[in-house]
Amino acid sequence: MATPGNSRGTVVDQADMRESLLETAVEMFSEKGFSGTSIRDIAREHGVSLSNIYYYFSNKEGLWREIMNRSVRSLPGRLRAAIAQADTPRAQLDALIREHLRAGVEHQRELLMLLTEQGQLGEDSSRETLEIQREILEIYTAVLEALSAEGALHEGHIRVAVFNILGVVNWHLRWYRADGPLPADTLHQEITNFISRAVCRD
Amino acid sequence: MATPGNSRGTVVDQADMRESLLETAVEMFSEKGFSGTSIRDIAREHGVSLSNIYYYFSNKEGLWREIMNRSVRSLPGRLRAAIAQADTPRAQLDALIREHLRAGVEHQRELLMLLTEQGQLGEDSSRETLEIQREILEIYTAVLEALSAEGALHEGHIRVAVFNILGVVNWHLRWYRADGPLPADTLHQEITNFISRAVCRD
DNA sequence: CTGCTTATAGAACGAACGTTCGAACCATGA
DNA sequence: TCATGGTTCGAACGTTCGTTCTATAAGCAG
Repeated sequence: MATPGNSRGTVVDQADMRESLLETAVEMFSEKGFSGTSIRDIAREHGVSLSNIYYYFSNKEGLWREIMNRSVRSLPGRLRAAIAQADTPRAQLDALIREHLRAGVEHQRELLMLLTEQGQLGEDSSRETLEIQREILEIYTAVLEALSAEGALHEGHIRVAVFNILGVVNWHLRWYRADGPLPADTLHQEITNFISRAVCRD
Repeated sequence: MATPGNSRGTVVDQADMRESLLETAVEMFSEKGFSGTSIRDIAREHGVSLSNIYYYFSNKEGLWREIMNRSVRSLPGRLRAAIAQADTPRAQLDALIREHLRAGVEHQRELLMLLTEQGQLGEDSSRETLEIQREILEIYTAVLEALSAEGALHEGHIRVAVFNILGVVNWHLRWYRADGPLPADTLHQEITNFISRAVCRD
């Protein structure tokens, strides 16, 4: 039996190929959507044969799910961890938004995919992405309820405020260009200020 | 030569068929996207034959464009008209947002289609929808610049504020259900308040 | 060199796609 | 009554889709 694991060159190459294929797939999925991107498109863009993609991934939906699992799946946990570091509800909201924005810097296209998906996937994958979005919604709701409990919120439905915040945060994934003139730190500060003024009394 | 125009029944039926086909198409396009919706899907959902759709519309993209042309195309004009009715920049922003939200009540799914489209259409249609979004962006920018000129704005880039506002307004198209428990008027008031607090000094 | 495993490519499959065509229906006017 | 023309449908076209199969090149073990 051959020992492919010992031959480092092969293993690294395989991992690199997987990684770069995922990168190309993310780019195209986030721009054209799931059903707007064909596996042939990804193969052509990556300069590799169509069938070669099936050597690395089970199928088209498996490719999508792998992207989701390695960068979006962990988002709710990241957000909860960020909240846990803060003590006051006011600081929690700030930490929550900042962590969400930071995640957008690392995985802008992947988070866009999460929002792009509109019932184009199979039932399992669709349920999974909806579950993640629901988790995020609950995280924001909990923080805003804590703020509301100490009277720090403006009047109105918490649910509406949560969706408005998510609108601002998610929308920036669509228009912000990391290679543009606006530094991410500046943008994050302005978005945080925008949301704070909108929801918090002071 | 038959005079189909005189026989009112036929004409009304034809118009009705067109209308109801457009309705079905809007519903499916806005939920599954352009390439995620097949003409066969629309035909099946509407209980009509596939080829019959081609009797009323030139092709799939023509169907999409007709929907855009009859309800989204006029949006920039609507927004400009609403602004023209107000005299102060502060009142203009209020009128602008309210008109935008009102348009969302009438054409929620159609406006969603405008945001859903991601390079899945042909070049002409794609350029058209981008042009509409650019117009809307400019309208908001002009109003915010007027506000900024009289020092009524919080510090920060106007461009960022515009995108944040559009994020809130556009996002509500995705989550709001007109048949839910939250009245549209209440929602509109809360969204308007949210944005006002976020951008306006007072 | 000879086998064996891994990685890649090309050909092909059945299904679904957008689109077209021709025949059939059906209401109307003469 | 019959002919006419608007409306509908089923069948079929060629293309593209996701996926599978088979063959081949390359690297290592004996």
